[in-house]
Amino acid sequence: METKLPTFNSVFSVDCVIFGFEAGELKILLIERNEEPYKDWLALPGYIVEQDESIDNAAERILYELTGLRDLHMQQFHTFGEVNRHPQGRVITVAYYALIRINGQKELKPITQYAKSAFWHPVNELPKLAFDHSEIFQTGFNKLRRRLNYQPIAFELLPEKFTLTQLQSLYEAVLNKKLDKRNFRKKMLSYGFLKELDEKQKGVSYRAAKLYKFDRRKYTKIFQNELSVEG
Amino acid sequence: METKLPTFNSVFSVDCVIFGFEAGELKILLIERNEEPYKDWLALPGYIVEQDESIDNAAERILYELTGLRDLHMQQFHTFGEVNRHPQGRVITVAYYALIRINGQKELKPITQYAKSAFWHPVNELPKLAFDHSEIFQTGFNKLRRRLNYQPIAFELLPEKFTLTQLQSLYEAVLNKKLDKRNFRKKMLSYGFLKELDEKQKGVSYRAAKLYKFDRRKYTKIFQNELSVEG
DNA sequence: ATTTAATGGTGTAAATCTCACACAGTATAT
DNA sequence: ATATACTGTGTGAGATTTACACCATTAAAT
Repeated sequence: METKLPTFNSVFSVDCVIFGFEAGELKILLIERNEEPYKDWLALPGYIVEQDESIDNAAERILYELTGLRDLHMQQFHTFGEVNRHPQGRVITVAYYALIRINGQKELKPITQYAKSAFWHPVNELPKLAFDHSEIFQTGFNKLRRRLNYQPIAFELLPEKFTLTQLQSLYEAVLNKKLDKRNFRKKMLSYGFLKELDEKQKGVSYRAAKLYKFDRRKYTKIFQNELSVEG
Repeated sequence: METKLPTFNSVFSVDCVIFGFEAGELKILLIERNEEPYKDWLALPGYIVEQDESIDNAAERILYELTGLRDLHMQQFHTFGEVNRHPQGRVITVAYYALIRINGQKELKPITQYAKSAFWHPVNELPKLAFDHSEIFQTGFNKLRRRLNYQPIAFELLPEKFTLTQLQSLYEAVLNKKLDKRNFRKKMLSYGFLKELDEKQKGVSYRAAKLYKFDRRKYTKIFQNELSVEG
């Protein structure tokens, strides 16, 4: 007894809010659109989901095609479904976010023609974005901020080896407030998932700081209980 | 330069995970389906979003049509987008949840023919549900549990006037563990958003407990900072 | 060689929060 | 009156959070 689903002129898309951290500043990944509507506008990397791919897979594919980045662990955070959010018809969009280290080596380079370019932009002083992308970004940023309070997601944004001061300024950038140096260090070190290295910072004209690494194995061991409730 | 969106045979739906609390048990709202596929199965109240309504509105409408309940504050919590989650085609579904008091007066009564009946079912010992609804339920339940730790959402589930013991057993049901009575009371009262009433419980064959009310005004005042970060 | 500029790195005390734990009081039913 | 069943209350130990200031180290400038 196979009935038919209704056919609407409706599509799903995904949009990606990708955070990076560079030169003491929190940034997100934007593209310059090369397609109507909103041609030449800045936008979050996003596109339409194919009929035969899951939205999770679509998110990975689309990010790759528009920016050249792949293999990030993106997570869905909200779905935007207002009727008129897209001028050409009914499009609901599932928004994903991820945090990555900005790696000067990896070039940002759109694979498709839909984007003219992809680049990092500081989260402060964002220009107006295409569609409702400003709202999507803001929702994602709030999510990130709240999440930082119970998960050490900051490590995804830093280079493999980092100083405690870098870690702290990342926290300060995300939370948008000053933290106390001594308390911050004490707390971070007390978690036990930071590995102190025998190396020091290079190329600074002041006392060089010790470098640390994030020890994912220890982290997982410590937090597996809390994470098992993850939905 | 109006290009056209692609037309897929794809639709969006919403599914609702509605929690209630009754007789010391946490329950969710289920329907008995009256339509293929999964005719006669139990399922979460859910249906297809119309082309000219936002998903938030769709959630309210659909819940009403399938169960007779309206005016709850539902919140989206996850979107499920696997390719084969629906046997008749590509359907992605946005899952919503809400907490309400089960009110014996309000009858559960489907308005449409799509549901044979709607009823409350304890969250423990849930039968297998239609589609991927068991997974959707589980994700929603995890969300509820985590949320309870930082927001007093429990009050939505209780009658207007309640005893501290009722409040505690609700927490215990959601978190699935015993709590200490003295610590629980101390903590709840310390928040300052419980209003002690001059009334007592009636109709019990033991010492009657004091009744309390949740004071939403005070709550909002106390927590406005934290909530303003809400995404 | 000395100074300057910039950041690195460290401890302590008070206040608050968390957690474990047990028993007398009171309303009702018989 | 007495049995039953739940209400309502306090304390101390330990852990966590917060506020707070100065000397150490390095490279560059003089």
